[in-house]
Amino acid sequence: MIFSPGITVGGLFFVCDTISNIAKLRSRKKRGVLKSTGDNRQRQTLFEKSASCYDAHMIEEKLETLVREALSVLDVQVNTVLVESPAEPGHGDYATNAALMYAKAAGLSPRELAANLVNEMMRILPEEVEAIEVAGPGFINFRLSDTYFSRALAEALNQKGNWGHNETLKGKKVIVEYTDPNPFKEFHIGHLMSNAIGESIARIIVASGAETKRACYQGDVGMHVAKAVYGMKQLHSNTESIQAHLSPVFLGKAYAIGANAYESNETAKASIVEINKKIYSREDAEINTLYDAGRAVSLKYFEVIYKKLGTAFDEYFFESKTGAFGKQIVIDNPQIFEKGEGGAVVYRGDEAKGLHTRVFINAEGLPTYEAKELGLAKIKYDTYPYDTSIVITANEVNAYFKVLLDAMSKVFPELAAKTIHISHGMLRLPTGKMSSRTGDVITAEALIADVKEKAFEKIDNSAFTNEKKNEVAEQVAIGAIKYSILRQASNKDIIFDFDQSLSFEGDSGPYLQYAHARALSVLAKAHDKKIDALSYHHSTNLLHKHLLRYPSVVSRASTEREPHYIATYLIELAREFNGYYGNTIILDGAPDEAYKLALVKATTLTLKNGLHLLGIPTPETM
RNA sequence: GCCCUUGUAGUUCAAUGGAUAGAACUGCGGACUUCUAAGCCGCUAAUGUAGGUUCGAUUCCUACCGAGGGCACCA
Repeated sequence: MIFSPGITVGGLFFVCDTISNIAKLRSRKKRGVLKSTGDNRQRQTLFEKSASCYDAHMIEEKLETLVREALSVLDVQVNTVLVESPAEPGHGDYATNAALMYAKAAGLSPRELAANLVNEMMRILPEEVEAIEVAGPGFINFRLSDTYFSRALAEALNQKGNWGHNETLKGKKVIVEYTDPNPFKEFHIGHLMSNAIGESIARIIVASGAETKRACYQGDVGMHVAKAVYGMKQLHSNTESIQAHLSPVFLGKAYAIGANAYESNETAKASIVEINKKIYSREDAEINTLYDAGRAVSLKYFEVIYKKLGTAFDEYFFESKTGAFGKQIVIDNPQIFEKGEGGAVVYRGDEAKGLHTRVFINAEGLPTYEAKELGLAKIKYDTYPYDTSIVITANEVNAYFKVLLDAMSKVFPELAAKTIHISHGMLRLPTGKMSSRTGDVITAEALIADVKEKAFEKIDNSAFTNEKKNEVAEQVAIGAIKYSILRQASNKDIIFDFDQSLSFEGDSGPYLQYAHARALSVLAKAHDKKIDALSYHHSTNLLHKHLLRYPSVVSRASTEREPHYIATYLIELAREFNGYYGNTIILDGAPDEAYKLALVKATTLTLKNGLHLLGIPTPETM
């Protein structure tokens, strides 16, 4: 059954008049029916934002309030009311399952309750709603008016670079730590995963209005460094010779030698442990020289990669600093940390809570990962007094991080409460886990170069100079790699297969970049033709409707800190656009031309903004 | 052994407790003298097993089976 509210939707677009509707409702509402404390707040929000009814968040809230009020008039006690965009466009623009949820409480069948709710809602229907219908087992579907869609599209174009942003984190200070490569070791594709996810989350948080700092934590001390320094000395006998050969590749080899020796040779192991101590104490001039030179080479090399990836860190933290600091914190809190076997200092995690006992200071008197992290939390806060500190790591450290947070909740309860650990899956090769020790690693640099070469060959644009081709090939390569990481939920492992993961077709980064470039080329061909979202109505245009969902997708990605929602949305949008493009002649001089151009323009804007949130570059031509 | 994560087309991934489980790759077949063919249109194919909760379960719970990770001085 379809109910038509019979409201006129002329050229005028009225500012929300929900206020008066609510006033009417209040007078009708029976005292005490509305138990939910959220309602007053919600109405308050409605008032504040009433200037922009054609905003997606706004209309959702408005419909939710409408359903809630209708339920209360019918004496149904409500907790939550869900209004959502149905996956199937044929089911309307928004839908609610309220009748299904509350049928039992109301003592009616779902369809009966739905019919009653619709009757109630008809009396106070906002003008954005064109029709309401009961469907299926008792869903209530809302259809919005053409005017709403036109206005919303115009507003999107108006917002330009801010289109899709929200203010849910306005005024908050957030620090996001990610990538975290270790000097002296390779920057491999696992770091690429951390970087892609971290950079995207940072950008999504910025888009939610927070003041955001990007942080990188680099392990410039520890056993891995000692192993590398040991290996350096094995490769060349004197310091001068080592310095002459110093490069990231050389360091990678040195690490592999050290790591293997550590496992297979007791003398070497003892010597590595000794080097490790000296790195901390800086008592040995030769080791200091090797260490300083190796560290500098690594850090310089990392900067080149960060730049390629589009990351600019605001803060760098080093284990050489956090270690000493963290160790002191552990020593200062003997009531929390206790002596373990062999002189180590440990934190006894509560087994009932699934926590391990972890070593914070080892038998050599050196701080471990856990103590360093503890120091890091405090140093970060002293550097930048955050409201939230997000740490992004691979999920192999999950168990340690839990222990760490438990210990931190005793030492720095206020910091522990502000810390959020986000872990992602592992990037693994079809042959299994990567290992720097066996040299079975794919470095980020090698991967980017390979993909770039493939992209370079594919470019078939006679207008491009070689330099331009090179630039675009790199953008495409970064897009392909990042998309392959961000397309799926981040807690899952990625089985990294070069051909499978790095497609340029279909569900891929380049597909998105191509759709964007193609849409731009239409606009370029349009010259100074009029672009006007208000000039025409196509209420059934799926591209139009899809475009308007963008802000709620960003919002969800922000709340759940999951970039893949944006990736999935963009691929659907690009597909929708390509289909539209393939079946519609846009520049035909017809009466709806200005409207079609508005759709194209909104597509470029949404793809550009969305790809930015994924950290994927958008070449203008390709 | 214990703990965490995870099982969806042949393959790689989606799916807010909802309505007909959605794409891509692969294969086959189409369209186009027009705006970028990295494109468009069409065809086949899937929820590990067994219970439970619910009006409704890919989604929540339990057990089993498979995969990955972790379980004291690496990070």
